[in-house]
Amino acid sequence: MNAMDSNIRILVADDHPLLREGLSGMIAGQPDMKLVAEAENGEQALQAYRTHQPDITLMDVQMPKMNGIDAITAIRSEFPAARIVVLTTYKGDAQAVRAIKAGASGYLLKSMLRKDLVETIRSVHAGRRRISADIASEMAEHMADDELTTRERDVLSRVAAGNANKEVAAQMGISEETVKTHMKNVLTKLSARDRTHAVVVAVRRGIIDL
Amino acid sequence: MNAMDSNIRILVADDHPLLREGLSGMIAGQPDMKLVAEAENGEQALQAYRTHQPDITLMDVQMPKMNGIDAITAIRSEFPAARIVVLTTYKGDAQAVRAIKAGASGYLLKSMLRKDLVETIRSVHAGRRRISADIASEMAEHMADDELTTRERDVLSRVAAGNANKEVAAQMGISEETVKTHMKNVLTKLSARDRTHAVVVAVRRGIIDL
DNA sequence: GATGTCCTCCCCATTTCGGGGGATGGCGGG
DNA sequence: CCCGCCATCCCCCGAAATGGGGAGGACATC
Repeated sequence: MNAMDSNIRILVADDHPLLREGLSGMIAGQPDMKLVAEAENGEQALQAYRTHQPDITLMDVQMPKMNGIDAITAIRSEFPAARIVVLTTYKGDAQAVRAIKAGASGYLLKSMLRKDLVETIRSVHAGRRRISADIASEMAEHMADDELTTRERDVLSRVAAGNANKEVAAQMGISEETVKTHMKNVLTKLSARDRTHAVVVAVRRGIIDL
Repeated sequence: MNAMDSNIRILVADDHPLLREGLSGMIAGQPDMKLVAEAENGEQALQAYRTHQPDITLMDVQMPKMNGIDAITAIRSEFPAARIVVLTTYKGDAQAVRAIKAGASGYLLKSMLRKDLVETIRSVHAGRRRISADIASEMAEHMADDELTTRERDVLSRVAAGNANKEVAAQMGISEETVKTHMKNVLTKLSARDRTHAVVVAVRRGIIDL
Protein backbone atom coordinates (compact mmCIF):
# COMPACT_ATOMS: atom_id res chain seq x y z
CA MET A 1 0.00 0.00 0.00
CA ASN A 2 1.60 3.25 -1.08
CA ALA A 3 1.03 6.74 0.27
CA MET A 4 -1.65 7.43 -2.31
CA ASP A 5 -3.78 4.50 -1.21
CA SER A 6 -3.63 5.36 2.45
CA ASN A 7 -5.15 8.81 1.89
CA ILE A 8 -8.46 9.37 3.56
CA ARG A 9 -10.70 10.44 0.68
CA ILE A 10 -13.12 13.13 1.78
CA LEU A 11 -16.36 14.63 0.45
CA VAL A 12 -17.47 18.00 1.76
CA ALA A 13 -21.14 19.02 1.59
CA ASP A 14 -21.98 22.51 2.80
CA ASP A 15 -23.80 25.40 1.22
CA HIS A 16 -21.35 28.01 2.49
CA PRO A 17 -18.54 28.48 -0.03
CA LEU A 18 -16.36 30.14 2.61
CA LEU A 19 -16.65 27.22 4.96
CA ARG A 20 -15.89 24.76 2.17
CA GLU A 21 -12.84 26.86 1.45
CA GLY A 22 -11.79 26.59 5.07
CA LEU A 23 -12.30 22.84 5.15
CA SER A 24 -10.51 22.43 1.87
CA GLY A 25 -7.52 24.33 3.20
CA MET A 26 -7.51 22.30 6.36
CA ILE A 27 -7.64 19.01 4.47
CA ALA A 28 -4.88 20.15 2.11
CA GLY A 29 -2.69 20.65 5.16
CA GLN A 30 -3.03 17.00 6.21
CA PRO A 31 -0.69 14.59 4.46
CA ASP A 32 -3.05 11.65 4.96
CA MET A 33 -6.21 13.32 3.67
CA LYS A 34 -7.49 14.29 0.27
CA LEU A 35 -10.57 16.22 -0.75
CA VAL A 36 -12.19 14.36 -3.63
CA ALA A 37 -15.40 16.32 -4.11
CA GLU A 38 -17.57 19.16 -2.87
CA ALA A 39 -21.34 19.58 -2.82
CA GLU A 40 -23.49 22.52 -1.89
CA ASN A 41 -26.72 20.69 -1.23
CA GLY A 42 -28.02 17.26 -0.34
CA GLU A 43 -28.76 16.15 -3.89
CA GLN A 44 -25.28 17.04 -5.05
CA ALA A 45 -23.90 15.24 -2.02
CA LEU A 46 -25.72 12.04 -2.96
CA GLN A 47 -24.55 12.34 -6.57
CA ALA A 48 -21.00 13.04 -5.49
CA TYR A 49 -21.07 10.11 -3.09
CA ARG A 50 -22.15 7.74 -5.85
CA THR A 51 -19.38 8.99 -8.11
CA HIS A 52 -16.52 9.11 -5.66
CA GLN A 53 -17.50 6.84 -2.79
CA PRO A 54 -15.34 8.75 -0.32
CA ASP A 55 -14.05 7.33 2.95
CA ILE A 56 -15.48 10.20 4.96
CA THR A 57 -18.24 12.69 4.22
CA LEU A 58 -18.42 15.99 6.08
CA MET A 59 -22.02 17.14 5.90
CA ASP A 60 -23.86 20.24 7.00
CA VAL A 61 -27.44 19.76 8.15
CA GLN A 62 -28.96 22.94 6.86
CA MET A 63 -28.76 22.92 3.07
CA PRO A 64 -31.10 23.85 0.23
CA LYS A 65 -32.78 21.23 -2.00
CA MET A 66 -32.17 18.29 0.31
CA ASN A 67 -31.14 18.71 3.91
CA GLY A 68 -28.27 16.89 5.54
CA ILE A 69 -30.38 14.40 7.47
CA ASP A 70 -32.24 13.26 4.37
CA ALA A 71 -28.98 13.13 2.45
CA ILE A 72 -27.47 10.89 5.12
CA THR A 73 -30.50 8.62 4.98
CA ALA A 74 -30.31 8.44 1.19
CA ILE A 75 -26.59 7.75 1.11
CA ARG A 76 -26.75 5.14 3.85
CA SER A 77 -29.59 3.32 2.13
CA GLU A 78 -27.35 2.85 -0.91
CA PHE A 79 -24.06 2.57 0.95
CA PRO A 80 -24.68 1.22 4.45
CA ALA A 81 -20.99 1.42 5.28
CA ALA A 82 -20.75 5.15 4.54
CA ARG A 83 -19.02 7.11 7.29
CA ILE A 84 -20.58 10.53 7.61
CA VAL A 85 -19.67 13.30 10.01
CA VAL A 86 -22.20 16.06 10.56
CA LEU A 87 -20.71 19.52 10.90
CA THR A 88 -23.15 22.17 11.98
CA THR A 89 -23.86 25.25 14.02
CA TYR A 90 -25.79 24.23 17.08
CA LYS A 91 -29.44 23.46 16.50
CA GLY A 92 -30.53 21.45 19.50
CA ASP A 93 -30.17 17.90 20.68
CA ALA A 94 -33.13 16.59 18.70
CA GLN A 95 -31.44 17.35 15.42
CA ALA A 96 -28.33 15.54 16.59
CA VAL A 97 -30.43 12.54 17.55
CA ARG A 98 -32.05 12.52 14.11
CA ALA A 99 -28.64 12.67 12.45
CA ILE A 100 -27.30 9.78 14.52
CA LYS A 101 -30.42 7.73 13.86
CA ALA A 102 -30.03 8.45 10.15
CA GLY A 103 -26.59 6.89 10.38
CA ALA A 104 -24.09 9.65 11.10
CA SER A 105 -20.86 8.51 12.74
CA GLY A 106 -20.05 11.92 14.16
CA TYR A 107 -21.70 15.19 15.09
CA LEU A 108 -19.52 18.25 15.50
CA LEU A 109 -19.95 21.97 15.89
CA LYS A 110 -18.55 24.33 13.29
CA SER A 111 -16.99 26.30 16.10
CA MET A 112 -14.62 23.45 16.84
CA LEU A 113 -10.91 23.71 16.32
CA ARG A 114 -9.10 22.40 13.25
CA LYS A 115 -7.07 20.03 15.39
CA ASP A 116 -10.15 18.38 16.87
CA LEU A 117 -11.73 18.13 13.47
CA VAL A 118 -8.84 16.30 11.83
CA GLU A 119 -8.64 14.04 14.85
CA THR A 120 -12.30 13.26 14.49
CA ILE A 121 -11.92 12.47 10.82
CA ARG A 122 -9.13 9.98 11.54
CA SER A 123 -11.09 8.58 14.43
CA VAL A 124 -14.25 8.04 12.42
CA HIS A 125 -12.24 6.65 9.55
CA ALA A 126 -10.87 4.10 12.01
CA GLY A 127 -14.43 3.07 12.77
CA ARG A 128 -15.14 4.99 15.94
CA ARG A 129 -17.93 7.45 16.64
CA ARG A 130 -17.48 11.02 17.77
CA ILE A 131 -20.00 13.44 19.20
CA SER A 132 -19.05 16.87 20.52
CA ALA A 133 -19.01 16.95 24.29
CA ASP A 134 -21.53 19.80 24.58
CA ILE A 135 -23.96 18.04 22.28
CA ALA A 136 -23.45 14.70 23.97
CA SER A 137 -24.27 16.15 27.37
CA GLU A 138 -27.26 17.97 25.97
CA MET A 139 -28.45 14.71 24.46
CA ALA A 140 -27.89 12.92 27.75
CA GLU A 141 -30.03 15.47 29.56
CA HIS A 142 -32.99 14.55 27.45
CA MET A 143 -32.35 10.83 27.18
CA ALA A 144 -35.04 10.02 29.70
CA ASP A 145 -37.57 12.37 28.15
CA ASP A 146 -40.38 11.01 26.05
CA GLU A 147 -39.99 12.18 22.49
CA LEU A 148 -42.88 13.94 20.82
CA THR A 149 -44.97 11.75 18.55
CA THR A 150 -45.51 12.66 14.89
CA ARG A 151 -48.94 13.97 15.66
CA GLU A 152 -47.74 16.07 18.56
CA ARG A 153 -45.02 17.67 16.44
CA ASP A 154 -47.56 18.37 13.73
CA VAL A 155 -49.91 20.06 16.18
CA LEU A 156 -47.10 22.06 17.74
CA SER A 157 -45.87 23.29 14.36
CA ARG A 158 -49.31 24.58 13.53
CA VAL A 159 -49.57 26.23 16.92
CA ALA A 160 -46.22 27.91 16.26
CA ALA A 161 -47.69 29.31 13.07
CA GLY A 162 -50.28 31.12 15.14
CA ASN A 163 -53.22 28.77 14.87
CA ALA A 164 -55.73 28.29 17.66
CA ASN A 165 -56.61 24.74 18.68
CA LYS A 166 -59.84 24.99 16.74
CA GLU A 167 -57.97 25.96 13.57
CA VAL A 168 -55.41 23.24 14.01
CA ALA A 169 -58.25 20.76 14.40
CA ALA A 170 -59.84 21.94 11.18
CA GLN A 171 -56.55 21.77 9.30
CA MET A 172 -55.82 18.26 10.50
CA GLY A 173 -59.36 17.01 10.18
CA ILE A 174 -59.66 16.00 13.83
CA SER A 175 -61.62 17.28 16.79
CA GLU A 176 -60.52 20.25 18.87
CA GLU A 177 -60.57 17.97 21.89
CA THR A 178 -57.90 15.81 20.28
CA VAL A 179 -55.76 18.83 19.59
CA LYS A 180 -56.08 19.83 23.22
CA THR A 181 -55.00 16.36 24.27
CA HIS A 182 -51.96 16.52 22.05
CA MET A 183 -51.06 19.94 23.40
CA LYS A 184 -51.44 18.71 26.97
CA ASN A 185 -48.98 15.94 26.20
CA VAL A 186 -46.61 18.36 24.49
CA LEU A 187 -46.61 20.68 27.49
CA THR A 188 -45.84 17.80 29.80
CA LYS A 189 -43.14 16.25 27.63
CA LEU A 190 -41.32 19.53 27.06
CA SER A 191 -41.80 20.73 30.63
CA ALA A 192 -43.25 23.90 29.17
CA ARG A 193 -45.39 26.33 31.09
CA ASP A 194 -47.69 27.22 28.20
CA ARG A 195 -47.95 26.82 24.44
CA THR A 196 -45.66 29.75 23.75
CA HIS A 197 -42.96 28.31 25.95
CA ALA A 198 -43.47 24.92 24.32
CA VAL A 199 -42.77 26.37 20.90
CA VAL A 200 -39.65 28.13 22.17
CA VAL A 201 -38.34 24.98 23.83
CA ALA A 202 -39.07 22.88 20.76
CA VAL A 203 -37.28 25.32 18.47
CA ARG A 204 -34.29 25.55 20.81
CA ARG A 205 -34.02 21.79 20.92
CA GLY A 206 -34.40 21.41 17.18
CA ILE A 207 -37.67 19.49 17.50
CA ILE A 208 -39.52 21.82 15.17
CA ASP A 209 -38.28 24.44 12.75
CA LEU A 210 -39.28 28.03 12.82
CA MET B 1 2.37 54.85 -3.66
CA ASN B 2 3.77 51.35 -3.98
CA ALA B 3 1.92 48.06 -4.09
CA MET B 4 2.31 47.60 -0.35
CA ASP B 5 0.55 50.84 0.48
CA SER B 6 -2.37 50.20 -1.80
CA ASN B 7 -3.27 46.94 -0.01
CA ILE B 8 -6.64 46.91 1.66
CA ARG B 9 -5.80 45.95 5.22
CA ILE B 10 -8.43 43.63 6.66
CA LEU B 11 -9.46 42.45 10.11
CA VAL B 12 -11.57 39.30 10.40
CA ALA B 13 -13.72 38.73 13.48
CA ASP B 14 -15.62 35.43 13.63
CA ASP B 15 -15.78 32.70 16.21
CA HIS B 16 -15.64 29.89 13.64
CA PRO B 17 -12.04 28.94 12.94
CA LEU B 18 -13.02 27.21 9.73
CA LEU B 19 -14.73 30.28 8.36
CA ARG B 20 -11.77 32.47 9.30
CA GLU B 21 -9.62 29.98 7.42
CA GLY B 22 -11.87 30.34 4.40
CA LEU B 23 -11.78 34.12 4.53
CA SER B 24 -8.07 34.11 5.07
CA GLY B 25 -7.59 31.97 1.98
CA MET B 26 -9.86 34.18 -0.05
CA ILE B 27 -8.03 37.33 1.00
CA ALA B 28 -4.66 35.73 0.30
CA GLY B 29 -5.84 35.16 -3.25
CA GLN B 30 -6.45 38.87 -3.83
CA PRO B 31 -3.38 40.88 -4.78
CA ASP B 32 -4.82 44.10 -3.36
CA MET B 33 -5.86 42.73 0.03
CA LYS B 34 -4.03 41.73 3.14
CA LEU B 35 -5.27 40.11 6.32
CA VAL B 36 -3.71 41.98 9.23
CA ALA B 37 -5.46 40.38 12.19
CA GLU B 38 -8.08 37.89 13.34
CA ALA B 39 -10.40 37.93 16.33
CA GLU B 40 -12.76 35.32 17.66
CA ASN B 41 -14.99 37.55 19.73
CA GLY B 42 -16.06 41.16 20.03
CA GLU B 43 -13.55 42.12 22.69
CA GLN B 44 -10.66 40.77 20.67
CA ALA B 45 -12.04 42.57 17.64
CA LEU B 46 -11.99 45.90 19.47
CA GLN B 47 -8.46 45.25 20.73
CA ALA B 48 -7.28 44.21 17.29
CA TYR B 49 -8.91 47.26 15.74
CA ARG B 50 -7.06 49.57 18.12
CA THR B 51 -3.77 47.86 17.35
CA HIS B 52 -4.05 47.56 13.60
CA GLN B 53 -6.64 50.11 12.52
CA PRO B 54 -7.56 48.11 9.43
CA ASP B 55 -9.23 49.57 6.35
CA ILE B 56 -12.01 47.00 6.45
CA THR B 57 -13.36 44.81 9.23
CA LEU B 58 -15.34 41.67 8.45
CA MET B 59 -17.47 40.95 11.48
CA ASP B 60 -19.80 38.16 12.48
CA VAL B 61 -22.79 39.13 14.61
CA GLN B 62 -23.03 36.06 16.78
CA MET B 63 -19.89 35.84 18.88
CA PRO B 64 -19.13 35.02 22.51
CA LYS B 65 -18.03 37.67 25.05
CA MET B 66 -19.15 40.67 23.01
CA ASN B 67 -21.46 40.35 20.05
CA GLY B 68 -20.85 41.91 16.67
CA ILE B 69 -23.33 44.75 17.05
CA ASP B 70 -21.83 45.90 20.35
CA ALA B 71 -18.35 45.53 18.88
CA ILE B 72 -19.32 47.74 15.94
CA THR B 73 -20.74 50.34 18.31
CA ALA B 74 -17.59 50.26 20.43
CA ILE B 75 -15.24 50.50 17.47
CA ARG B 76 -17.20 53.28 15.80
CA SER B 77 -17.30 55.32 18.99
CA GLU B 78 -13.50 55.34 19.01
CA PHE B 79 -13.00 55.34 15.26
CA PRO B 80 -15.99 56.97 13.56
CA ALA B 81 -14.50 56.37 10.13
CA ALA B 82 -14.20 52.59 10.60
CA ARG B 83 -15.61 50.62 7.69
CA ILE B 84 -17.18 47.43 8.93
CA VAL B 85 -18.89 44.73 6.92
CA VAL B 86 -21.16 42.33 8.76
CA LEU B 87 -20.96 38.75 7.57
CA THR B 88 -23.59 36.46 9.04
CA THR B 89 -25.99 33.64 8.55
CA TYR B 90 -29.45 35.05 8.19
CA LYS B 91 -31.05 36.21 11.42
CA GLY B 92 -33.84 38.54 10.38
CA ASP B 93 -34.16 42.07 9.18
CA ALA B 94 -34.17 43.60 12.65
CA GLN B 95 -30.65 42.45 13.32
CA ALA B 96 -29.53 43.94 10.02
CA VAL B 97 -31.18 47.23 10.94
CA ARG B 98 -29.39 47.23 14.29
CA ALA B 99 -26.07 46.57 12.57
CA ILE B 100 -26.58 49.40 10.09
CA LYS B 101 -27.66 51.76 12.85
CA ALA B 102 -24.55 50.78 14.82
CA GLY B 103 -22.54 51.94 11.86
CA ALA B 104 -21.94 48.94 9.59
CA SER B 105 -21.21 49.77 5.96
CA GLY B 106 -22.25 46.40 4.67
CA TYR B 107 -24.37 43.41 5.60
CA LEU B 108 -23.78 40.13 3.81
CA LEU B 109 -24.79 36.52 4.12
CA LYS B 110 -22.18 33.86 4.70
CA SER B 111 -23.71 31.91 1.87
CA MET B 112 -22.56 34.51 -0.62
CA LEU B 113 -19.96 33.76 -3.25
CA ARG B 114 -16.29 34.67 -2.93
CA LYS B 115 -16.53 36.90 -5.96
CA ASP B 116 -19.33 38.99 -4.48
CA LEU B 117 -17.53 39.22 -1.20
CA VAL B 118 -14.28 40.59 -2.61
CA GLU B 119 -16.29 43.00 -4.73
CA THR B 120 -18.09 44.18 -1.63
CA ILE B 121 -14.84 44.69 0.23
CA ARG B 122 -13.49 46.87 -2.56
CA SER B 123 -16.77 48.67 -2.83
CA VAL B 124 -16.98 49.45 0.86
CA HIS B 125 -13.33 50.43 0.90
CA ALA B 126 -14.17 52.94 -1.81
CA GLY B 127 -16.78 54.43 0.51
CA ARG B 128 -19.95 52.79 -0.73
CA ARG B 129 -22.44 50.72 1.21
CA ARG B 130 -23.52 47.19 0.40
CA ILE B 131 -26.43 45.19 1.69
CA SER B 132 -27.35 41.74 0.33
CA ALA B 133 -30.36 41.91 -1.95
CA ASP B 134 -32.41 39.40 0.07
CA ILE B 135 -31.80 41.29 3.28
CA ALA B 136 -32.44 44.65 1.67
CA SER B 137 -35.81 43.51 0.35
CA GLU B 138 -36.67 41.98 3.70
CA MET B 139 -35.79 45.25 5.37
CA ALA B 140 -37.86 47.17 2.85
CA GLU B 141 -40.88 45.01 3.64
CA HIS B 142 -40.84 46.16 7.23
CA MET B 143 -39.79 49.75 6.65
CA ALA B 144 -43.27 51.06 7.27
CA ASP B 145 -43.80 48.93 10.38
CA ASP B 146 -43.62 50.47 13.79
CA GLU B 147 -40.69 49.05 15.68
CA LEU B 148 -41.26 47.53 19.10
CA THR B 149 -40.40 49.79 22.02
CA THR B 150 -37.90 48.73 24.66
CA ARG B 151 -40.68 47.86 27.04
CA GLU B 152 -42.54 45.84 24.46
CA ARG B 153 -39.46 43.78 23.62
CA ASP B 154 -38.87 43.21 27.32
CA VAL B 155 -42.42 41.96 27.84
CA LEU B 156 -42.26 39.76 24.75
CA SER B 157 -38.99 38.17 25.85
CA ARG B 158 -40.50 37.24 29.16
CA VAL B 159 -43.58 35.86 27.45
CA ALA B 160 -41.28 33.76 25.26
CA ALA B 161 -39.76 32.36 28.43
CA GLY B 162 -43.17 30.97 29.35
CA ASN B 163 -44.43 33.63 31.72
CA ALA B 164 -48.09 34.56 32.00
CA ASN B 165 -48.97 38.26 31.91
CA LYS B 166 -49.35 38.24 35.67
CA GLU B 167 -45.85 36.85 36.14
CA VAL B 168 -44.33 39.29 33.69
CA ALA B 169 -46.02 42.10 35.60
CA ALA B 170 -44.54 40.87 38.88
CA GLN B 171 -41.07 40.53 37.36
CA MET B 172 -41.16 44.01 35.88
CA GLY B 173 -42.85 45.62 38.84
CA ILE B 174 -45.79 46.94 36.84
CA SER B 175 -49.47 46.07 36.69
CA GLU B 176 -50.85 43.18 34.72
CA GLU B 177 -53.00 45.66 32.83
CA THR B 178 -49.88 47.37 31.55
CA VAL B 179 -48.43 44.08 30.42
CA LYS B 180 -51.64 43.38 28.55
CA THR B 181 -51.45 46.77 26.90
CA HIS B 182 -47.89 46.10 25.78
CA MET B 183 -48.84 42.69 24.44
CA LYS B 184 -51.79 44.16 22.55
CA ASN B 185 -49.40 46.60 20.89
CA VAL B 186 -46.92 43.83 20.14
CA LEU B 187 -49.59 41.71 18.47
CA THR B 188 -50.65 44.64 16.33
CA LYS B 189 -47.14 45.71 15.37
CA LEU B 190 -46.02 42.22 14.43
CA SER B 191 -49.31 41.30 12.76
CA ALA B 192 -49.37 38.23 14.95
CA ARG B 193 -52.45 36.18 15.63
CA ASP B 194 -51.61 35.37 19.24
CA ARG B 195 -48.71 35.57 21.65
CA THR B 196 -47.15 32.36 20.42
CA HIS B 197 -47.17 33.62 16.86
CA ALA B 198 -45.75 36.94 18.06
CA VAL B 199 -42.76 35.19 19.62
CA VAL B 200 -42.16 33.17 16.46
CA VAL B 201 -42.35 36.25 14.25
CA ALA B 202 -40.06 38.21 16.56
CA VAL B 203 -37.49 35.42 16.62
CA ARG B 204 -37.62 35.00 12.84
CA ARG B 205 -37.10 38.71 12.33
CA GLY B 206 -34.29 38.89 14.86
CA ILE B 207 -36.22 41.18 17.18
CA ILE B 208 -35.73 38.95 20.18
CA ASP B 209 -33.36 36.06 20.77
CA LEU B 210 -34.44 32.62 21.72
C1' DG C 1 -53.54 -12.85 23.81
C1' DA C 2 -51.61 -9.51 26.76
C1' DT C 3 -49.01 -5.07 26.91
C1' DG C 4 -47.99 -0.83 25.42
C1' DT C 5 -48.14 3.22 22.55
C1' DC C 6 -50.59 6.19 19.76
C1' DC C 7 -54.50 8.55 18.24
C1' DT C 8 -58.89 9.73 18.95
C1' DC C 9 -62.84 11.82 21.58
C1' DC C 10 -65.42 13.52 25.68
C1' DC C 11 -66.56 15.79 30.40
C1' DC C 12 -65.56 19.08 33.97
C1' DA C 13 -63.80 23.63 36.06
C1' DT C 14 -60.70 27.56 36.36
C1' DT C 15 -57.57 30.76 34.51
C1' DT C 16 -55.65 33.40 30.91
C1' DC C 17 -55.96 35.90 26.58
C1' DG C 18 -57.49 39.03 23.15
C1' DG C 19 -59.92 43.03 21.70
C1' DG C 20 -62.61 47.11 22.63
C1' DG C 21 -62.84 51.26 25.00
C1' DG C 22 -60.57 55.23 27.72
C1' DA C 23 -57.21 57.93 30.83
C1' DT C 24 -53.00 59.80 33.09
C1' DG C 25 -48.22 61.77 33.38
C1' DG C 26 -43.61 62.32 31.41
C1' DC C 27 -40.48 63.69 28.03
C1' DG C 28 -38.59 65.46 23.85
C1' DG C 29 -39.04 67.78 19.25
C1' DG C 30 -40.71 71.30 16.79
C1' DC D 1 -46.14 75.77 24.43
C1' DC D 2 -48.36 72.02 22.03
C1' DC D 3 -48.09 67.46 19.87
C1' DG D 4 -46.70 62.87 19.57
C1' DC D 5 -44.76 58.89 21.60
C1' DC D 6 -44.12 56.10 25.51
C1' DA D 7 -45.36 53.92 29.61
C1' DT D 8 -48.59 53.32 32.91
C1' DC D 9 -53.23 51.93 34.67
C1' DC D 10 -58.33 50.98 34.47
C1' DC D 11 -63.00 48.88 32.77
C1' DC D 12 -65.74 45.08 30.40
C1' DC D 13 -66.48 40.75 28.04
C1' DG D 14 -66.31 36.81 25.18
C1' DA D 15 -63.15 33.45 23.54
C1' DA D 16 -59.34 30.53 24.26
C1' DA D 17 -56.28 27.89 26.88
C1' DT D 18 -55.08 25.02 30.78
C1' DG D 19 -55.50 21.00 33.97
C1' DG D 20 -57.86 17.10 35.82
C1' DG D 21 -60.39 13.14 34.89
C1' DG D 22 -61.82 9.03 31.68
C1' DA D 23 -62.26 5.92 27.53
C1' DG D 24 -62.27 3.38 23.11
C1' DG D 25 -59.99 1.51 18.91
C1' DA D 26 -55.81 0.49 15.96
C1' DC D 27 -51.56 -1.51 15.56
C1' DA D 28 -47.22 -3.44 16.69
C1' DT D 29 -44.48 -6.08 19.89
C1' DC D 30 -43.65 -9.63 22.78
